[in-house]
Parts: sequence; structure tokens; C-alpha cells
Amino acid sequence: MNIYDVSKKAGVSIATVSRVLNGNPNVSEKTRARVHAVMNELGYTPNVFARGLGLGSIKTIGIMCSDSSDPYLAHAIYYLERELRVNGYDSILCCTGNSLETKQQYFNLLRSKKVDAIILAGSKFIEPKVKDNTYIIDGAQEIPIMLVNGYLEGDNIYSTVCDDRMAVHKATGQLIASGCRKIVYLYTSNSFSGTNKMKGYRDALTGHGLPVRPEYIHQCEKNVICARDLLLELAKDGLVFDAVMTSDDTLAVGAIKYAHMQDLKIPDDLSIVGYNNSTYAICTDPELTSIDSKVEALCTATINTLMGVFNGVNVPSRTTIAADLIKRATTKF
Amino acid sequence: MNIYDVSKKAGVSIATVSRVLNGNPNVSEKTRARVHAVMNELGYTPNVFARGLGLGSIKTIGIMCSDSSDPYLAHAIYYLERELRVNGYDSILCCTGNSLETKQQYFNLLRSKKVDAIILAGSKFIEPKVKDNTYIIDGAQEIPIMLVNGYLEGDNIYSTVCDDRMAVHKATGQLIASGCRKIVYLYTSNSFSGTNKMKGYRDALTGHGLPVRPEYIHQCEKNVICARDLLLELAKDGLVFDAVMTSDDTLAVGAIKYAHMQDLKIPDDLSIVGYNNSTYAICTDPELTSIDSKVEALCTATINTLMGVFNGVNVPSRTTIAADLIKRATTKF
DNA sequence: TTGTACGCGTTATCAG
DNA sequence: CTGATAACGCGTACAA
Repeated sequence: MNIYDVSKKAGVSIATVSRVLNGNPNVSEKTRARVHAVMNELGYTPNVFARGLGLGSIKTIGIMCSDSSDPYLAHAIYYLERELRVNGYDSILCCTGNSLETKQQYFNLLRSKKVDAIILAGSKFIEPKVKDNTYIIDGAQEIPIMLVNGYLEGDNIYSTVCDDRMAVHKATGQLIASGCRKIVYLYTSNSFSGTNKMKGYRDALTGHGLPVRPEYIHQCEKNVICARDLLLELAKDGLVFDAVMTSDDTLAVGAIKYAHMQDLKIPDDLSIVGYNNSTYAICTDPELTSIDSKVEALCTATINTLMGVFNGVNVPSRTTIAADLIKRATTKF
Repeated sequence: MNIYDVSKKAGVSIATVSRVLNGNPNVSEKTRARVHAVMNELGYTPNVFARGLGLGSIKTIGIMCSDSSDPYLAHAIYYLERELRVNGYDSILCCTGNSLETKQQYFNLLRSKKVDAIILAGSKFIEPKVKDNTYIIDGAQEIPIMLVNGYLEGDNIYSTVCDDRMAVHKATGQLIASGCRKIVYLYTSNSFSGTNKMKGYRDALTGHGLPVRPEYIHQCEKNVICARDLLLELAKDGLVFDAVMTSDDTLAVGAIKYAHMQDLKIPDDLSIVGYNNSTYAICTDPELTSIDSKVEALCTATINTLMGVFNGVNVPSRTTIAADLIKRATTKF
């Protein structure tokens, strides 16, 4: 079942069938209708490989993420895929894990599949060592590379990021305004997004004339139990704190569990702020005040930019989106 | 940069290059080494389209899921993708939503992309009307169709399911054994998996000589707040119950919130059982007793079966995997 | 408006 | 063990 079968049955040449297929206007209504009829009758679909062979493109975008089961990334994938589909593109998903080596492997795999662009979803793809990012910069010489919540400077590389610094800055400021003075900061990673959040926390303290104390800043696995146990440990070691600012809802849930175990009243004895406004935020008692990082807007903007790139429109190499603070019951504000 | 460039530079024919590429043994060590050297030097990668054109296959599997942001499906995608990769296959992901029409569209889209198989992840793909599933049965005439936690009879269709009936049956039995007599059943959908869970609940009651009362069985959106409010409503209407069995952790979290609002002691006044053993289960206080539906095992088995199909091994058309009951603090057992 | 003929890069089948 | 050559199905100059 190919274009020849259709052309034979419709009594036209393959060129005409191809024209009908691709909406070329230089076909009479009559033959167009006849060809369409035959295509339907035969249930014909053009062969993507043959098409790709000639054109070198296949309207498919590669999406890389470190872990699709992470709620944030899972949503990102969902929105990216949806927006691509709307624009007539398919997507190939790769879950890379966190090692640089596998990331490079998947990146090359996608390039070998001749995808039209690669989207790096999440801030885990940019390495601190410049050299470790050259594979991305090299790849960008052939196809556009889109970063969702990550930033890398380079030709044909486009970043869409959430203003994490500002978001944490604002939330920390409100904690302070509501009377908190000893704010623990819990974070999971030193990624682009991670360092920005941290900066927001530090700047807010400094801005309010409060000291930034290293003993209040702790890294922690993205895991409820780890966060709970870490706080338990800190309290046992005599650290006094009246609020916990986190880089992820998971850690904030851990903080709530900690408060329950210590019989602390939330938010009076302990205020807690999460990040991502995930479904976890409404699973807890009390429900979690959390920063909405606007995944959907981020993903939509990413795809819009990408389509702009494809259409030769002049698009910004960096787009920043503001986060929202969703106030619930774990803060006094 | 193609096979001709390599052949020229290596001083052999393209046929030989192709043989080297595909590990054909009929090449002398010497020329093999030379060709490999040239390929590395030129950084040559074979063109997937040309390969696909000739072979009609591209070692890519289509994965369909209704919503990749659902935690259960997100995990399923992760495991499926990983297992496929291990076996040298890539995957194209489609998030279909829930309407039959879009499901069919995506299904056909994947077929037009010439994927080697389609995996339908989750139990939302099999429609109650036989006619609505014919598109799947038709597709199976060309490529194997794999169902993850769904069942459809047909040639070249393979199902891997979790024994949901047994799991709920057992958990309900334990609720009864621990003294519960009035067990509300909350469920989200009437899918294959959904009806089996329900059957487990009913059979357990019947098996213990308890009546199955429709006023104890309620459908509910997969949403914490909906579940909480539904129970609030039921209690207000005078329904008396001492346990809530659910088809999803989300609903169970809602039940915990309900208990908190009513100042009920868990599990003494109210026992609660979730389903899927998701991360929600450890977000709550008290932590949730939940049924582990073994997504990873399900996905591994699915891909193993699929590889068996590709290799012409005689594989079962249906594989059933037993669930685990994870006991935490919302039940007396 | 329509048709012919060629190129895209690979694999597979022969013949040597 | 190696090479020449015919598919594979489509898009598209170019010719009519």
C-alpha cells in the first residue's frame, strides 16, 4: 500500500497524489476529490521513513528528562507533549537518570533519530563544569535545544525559566514579616533552579538585616522521610527554628511530619513553605502553603518559542516566568 | 555523510560497510577494523529513515497513556521506557486524554509512524462497548498490542494485569477480621481494573456473610477534596461506617482528611486502605495502609512478553501478577 | 494542471 | 569474503 497504488487506482500520477497529500494548491478540485476518495477507500497513510529520507525531518521532537516519575517533570512532559501535538509534532521521550554519561548517550540517540529539536526538561541537565555541557552546545549547531527551567548560553539554545529566586525571596520575606526569625532552608539539589532558590532565601534574610547562618541551610534527598529525620536530628542537636523554607513540597511534607512528631503547632510554632504546589500540598493536614512554579506556562512558552525558531521568527534566547505563592494553612500569612 | 563516504574512504563497497554496521560475520577482521576506523574518524551514524525504509521497522515502540501526570502512569512510563531501552528499543509517548476519539487518533498516528508495537498503559483503554475496541483489534493484525493492567481478548494482543480483585478481597477481609463491619467502598472508574477491585470488595463481604449495600459504594473523582467532601456528605446524611476501602491512594488521603475534620481516631474509629502504595501514602499522618500494585513488575513483565513476541517465542496472552498489602498506620491489622 | 524521472541512504540478493 | 545493483516510498525539479 503505497503512493503508486493510490495513483494507479485514481488514474493519476504519483506526483499528483503527493500534491494532494501535501495540500499543494495546483490540483484541480475534481482530481483532488478523486484522489482523496481513493486514499480513504484504501486507508492509505504515507510512509514516514520515505518522507523523512527525502526531507531529512520527521516532525518529531526529542524530550529528555531525568525521571518522568517525579511529579514536576511528569507534569512538564504532559504539557510539552500536548503543546507539541497541537503544533503537529510528535515526541520521543527519554528518561535519562542523573549520570552525565547516560544523558550524553540519550542526547546522541535522539540526534541519530533525526529529531527536529531536543527539549531538556528540568534543571538537572546543566553541569557546573563548562566542559561537561559541550555536547549540548555541539548538538545545537544542528538543531535547536530548548531548556525548561535551566539555563545555558549558546547559539541556537533557548531557555525558559521560572523566576525561582524571586519566588523564594518573596515567600521568605513574608515568613519574616509574619514574625519568623529563625528560618531553616532545606533544598535538594545545586542545579540552576536550586541555586536560584537558595539565592532568594539568602537575599531575603540579608535584605531584612538577618544573618545567613550555614547551620540553618541543609541539603536533603527529595524524600519525605529524609526531610523529617533531618529536622529531627537538627532539633536534637539543639538548633532552634520557627520556620522551614523548602525547595520542594516533598521536603515540606517531611517538615509537617516533623512538627507532628514534636507536637509543634503549625503555623504558630512552626511555619512551613513548600515549592511546586504539587498535589502533595493538599494531602497534608494542615494543607501546605507552596510556591506554584507554573509548569504549564513554562512548557507552553517553551513550545511557542520553539515554533518561532522553526518559523524563522526572532525569538528571545531566554524567557522568564513569575511564580505564584499559594497561601494555605502552614504559614501565618 | 553517508555510507558512500565511508565506503569510499575505506576503499570498500557500501555492501561491506553495511555488513560491518550490522555485525554480519562474513567480513574479514582486517576490513572490519578498517571500516570501523573510518566510521569513527568521520563520526558516521546510519540514517534511520533509510534503514526504516528498507526494513519497515525502526525499533521503536509506541506508548499510550491517558495522563502521564497521574503518579501511577508516570511510574509505568518510567519503567516501560527503561525496560525498552535495555532491549534496544526507543519509545514514542502519547498522552491521549480520556476521549475515545483522541485515543483512536493517537493509535493511528503511532501506526503511521510504523512503530513495532503499541503499549496501552493503564486500564482506561478498553471500552465497555465491544465495537469501540475494534480499532485495537484491527491494529493488532499488523503489530502486537500490549495492555498494561487492562484486558482485551484478541489475536496478537497481550495483557499483563495485577490481581486487583484478589488484592482488594484480601484487604477487605483483613478489615473485617480486625472488627470493621460497615465498610464504605470508594472508587474512581469502571475500568477493567476498577471493576475487578469492586468485585474483590463485594466478594469479601459476601464471603464473610456480610450484606453488600449500595449506599456504601460510591464513585468519586480521583481527587483528595472530592473524596473528603463525599464522605462528609455521607456522614451528614446519617450513614454510619467504620472503614473506608478505596481504589486509589488519593481517595484514601481524602478519607484521612475527613477523619481529621470529624475528629475521628484512625484506625480506632475509622480504618482506611489505599491503593497503589504511592508516595501519597507516606505524606499523611497517620501513614496510609495501601495496596502495592507492583507497577514495576507489571512493566517488566510486559516488555519481557513483548520481546518474546518479537523473537517468536510462545508467550502467554495474559499474565497476572499478585499485589502486596503494605501495612501502615490507618488499619488495626 | 499534470506527469516523468531522479535522489534520498540503507538493506538484501545475487554473482563472483 | 566482497561488490554491484535492485528495491524501499516519497518529494520535487523539470518537462509537457
